[in-house]
Amino acid sequence: MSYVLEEIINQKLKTVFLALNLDDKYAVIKISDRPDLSDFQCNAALALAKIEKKNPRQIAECIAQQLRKDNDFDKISVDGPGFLNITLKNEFLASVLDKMAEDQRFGCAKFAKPKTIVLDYGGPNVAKEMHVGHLRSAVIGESMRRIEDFVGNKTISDVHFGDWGTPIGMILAEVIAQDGDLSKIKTYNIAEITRFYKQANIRCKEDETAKETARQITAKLQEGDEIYRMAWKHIRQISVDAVKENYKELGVHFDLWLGESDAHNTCFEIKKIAQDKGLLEYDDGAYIIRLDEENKPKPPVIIEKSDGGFTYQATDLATIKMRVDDLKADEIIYFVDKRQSLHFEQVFEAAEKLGIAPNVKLKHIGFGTVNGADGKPFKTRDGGVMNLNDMIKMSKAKVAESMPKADESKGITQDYLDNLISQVAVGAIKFQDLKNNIASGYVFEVDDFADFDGKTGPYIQYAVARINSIMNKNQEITPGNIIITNSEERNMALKLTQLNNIVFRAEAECEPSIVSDYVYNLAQLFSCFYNTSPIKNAQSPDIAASRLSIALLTRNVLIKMLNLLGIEAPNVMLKA
RNA sequence: GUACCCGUAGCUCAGUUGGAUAGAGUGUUGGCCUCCGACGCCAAAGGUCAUGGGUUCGAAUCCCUUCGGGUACGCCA
Repeated sequence: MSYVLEEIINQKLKTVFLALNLDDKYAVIKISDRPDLSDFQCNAALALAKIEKKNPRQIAECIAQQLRKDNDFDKISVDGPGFLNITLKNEFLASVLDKMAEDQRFGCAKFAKPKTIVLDYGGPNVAKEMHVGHLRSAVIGESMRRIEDFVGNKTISDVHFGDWGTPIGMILAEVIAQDGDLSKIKTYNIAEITRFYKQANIRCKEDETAKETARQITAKLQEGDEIYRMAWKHIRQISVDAVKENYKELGVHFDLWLGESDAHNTCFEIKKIAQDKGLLEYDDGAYIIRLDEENKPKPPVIIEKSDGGFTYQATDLATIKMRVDDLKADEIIYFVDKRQSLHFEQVFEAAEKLGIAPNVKLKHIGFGTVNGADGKPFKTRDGGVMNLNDMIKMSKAKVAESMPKADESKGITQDYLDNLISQVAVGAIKFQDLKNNIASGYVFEVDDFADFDGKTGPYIQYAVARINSIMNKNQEITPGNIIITNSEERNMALKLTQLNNIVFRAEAECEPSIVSDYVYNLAQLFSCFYNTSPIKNAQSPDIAASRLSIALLTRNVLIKMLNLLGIEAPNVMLKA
C-alpha cells in the first residue's frame, strides 16, 4: 500500500482542474524553488495562459480559490507572473509521515506489471586483474540492480565474462613458447597465468608472427580442439575464482556467471539469420552487416573475421538473442564505459535489423572514466593501470588510521575491526563513485580514498551510527505520533516525503546519483535537526516521542537508501 | 578529416527537461562541545553560467557562430 504525498496533492489539483475545465495534464506540483514562500509550487497557469488566452495570474487565482477550501493546506498564494504556491498544514504533513513510518517500504509504490530486466555490469576478462575501469561498471550496475528490484521489477544480472577472445590464444601461445607444450598448465595459479598474459602482450606487440600464432590458437580453441579446450577450462576457472573474490569484497552480486564462450554456438545462428535476411555481406575477407548511414557515418558490424573467428560484436548479438529467448528479457541494460557507445549503437541497430529482440528495450548507460588529478584516466605512479585490489587496500589503510586498535578487553576483536574497516572503506569508494552523474567522469584523488568529511559515504554512515546511539541512550522513550514544532522537523518531514519520487526518478533515469544526493541531503538535514531539537530534554513527552519517531524513520530510510547504493551501514563508527 | 560529448564559484561537481533571488562539497576566514557521538553544526567571502547572436512573457537549459577541451571512428575486447 503506497502512500505518496505528491500524488495525494496532485490528485487534489486534478479534481480542481477538471472542475474548472482545465487540461489536467498540467495538474502537477513540484518541490518549491522558493522554500521561503511555499512547500510546493505548480506552474500550470503559465503554460495554460497561452492555450486559454487568459492572464496567467487570473487562471492561478481561480485554481487557488478552489484549493483554499481544502483543510490540508495552510496557505495557497499566487505570486510573480502566476506561480501557484502551496504550503501544507503541519498536521497533514505529520499524518503522512506517520503512515510512512508504519510501512516497511516507507510508503513507496511498486510497479504493478514487473518487467524482466537483464543487467550487464561485469565484463572482467580472463587472466587480467580487475582495475578501476571495472569499478564503475560494477558499482553503478549493482546499485541499479537494487533500485530496479525495489521498484518491483525482476532483475537478472550477468557478469558476461570475457573468456573467448584473442587473449586466450595469447596466453596459450605464451605458455607453449616458454614450456614447449601445455602439460604444466594446470599447475599454474592466477598470478602465474596473469604474468603469462602480460608477457604475451609484450611479445605480440613486438612480433607480428606471435600475434598470428595467438590468433590461430584462438580459432582452433573455438573450433573445439580438445587440448586447448582443457587448458582454457583451467584458465577460465581460476580467473573466475579470483574475480569472484573481488566482487565479494565490493559487495557486488551476479545471478549468472555466463561468458562470451557461452554465446559461441548462437553466433552461428546470428550468421544464419543475417544470411537468410539478406543482410550478410562478404567484404574484404570478412562477413559484415552494413548499417544505415543516412544520418551519420557508421562502420559496419563485423560478424566473422577473415580468419574465421567471431568478433565480440557477434558474441554480443548472440548474447542478446539468448537473453531474449532464454531469459525472456523485456529490457537489457549495459553499464559500460561511454567510449564504447559507438559499438553499442552498431550492435543495437544490427539487432533491430536481424529482428532478434522485438519489443525489447536495449540501453547502453555509458559512464565516464575514473580520472587522476591530471584529468586523464587514473594511473599508478609508474604509469600502469590502478589495480582494484590495491585501491581497496589503500582505502582500508586510510580508514584503519582513524580507528582504534583491536582490544579484546573492550570487546573490539580484530575480526570485528576488519569488518568495520571494510564497510567504511568500500562505502567511501562506492559513494565517491555514485555521487556524480554517471555520464561525467570524476577525479579520484589518492588522498580522497577515505575522506570522511562532507559529501562522502562515511558522513552518512556516521549519521546512521549517531542515530543508533541516540536510540540506545533514550530507550525509556517510546516513539510516538509525529508532531511538527519547528522548522528543522518540518524540513525533515518534507525531505522524507520525497522518497518515492527520488527512487522512481533514479530508476527512470538510470541514475543512482539521484539517490546518493538525496541520502546526503537527508543526513545533512538530520544533523541540523539533531543540533536544534533535543530528544532527551524536549519540552514535553509528546515532542520527545515524536522526535524519536522522526529519528527512527530517518535512520531506516538512510539505511535503505545506502542499501540501494550497495553501501553497508555499520551500527557504530569507532574513532581512534 | 567525420561524428558525438563537454565548458557553471580557486578546485571537484549539482541544477528534477523553459520558470521566481543559479546550488552543494572542498578550500579560505570567523564562530559553536559542563547539553542524546564535533567524522558534526552555523556564518562570511567567492559567479558576466566559455563567447557572440537568435527563439519568447521568461534561457545555465532550446537553435546557430566563434573559441577551448574530450572521446570514438571495419577484422582487439
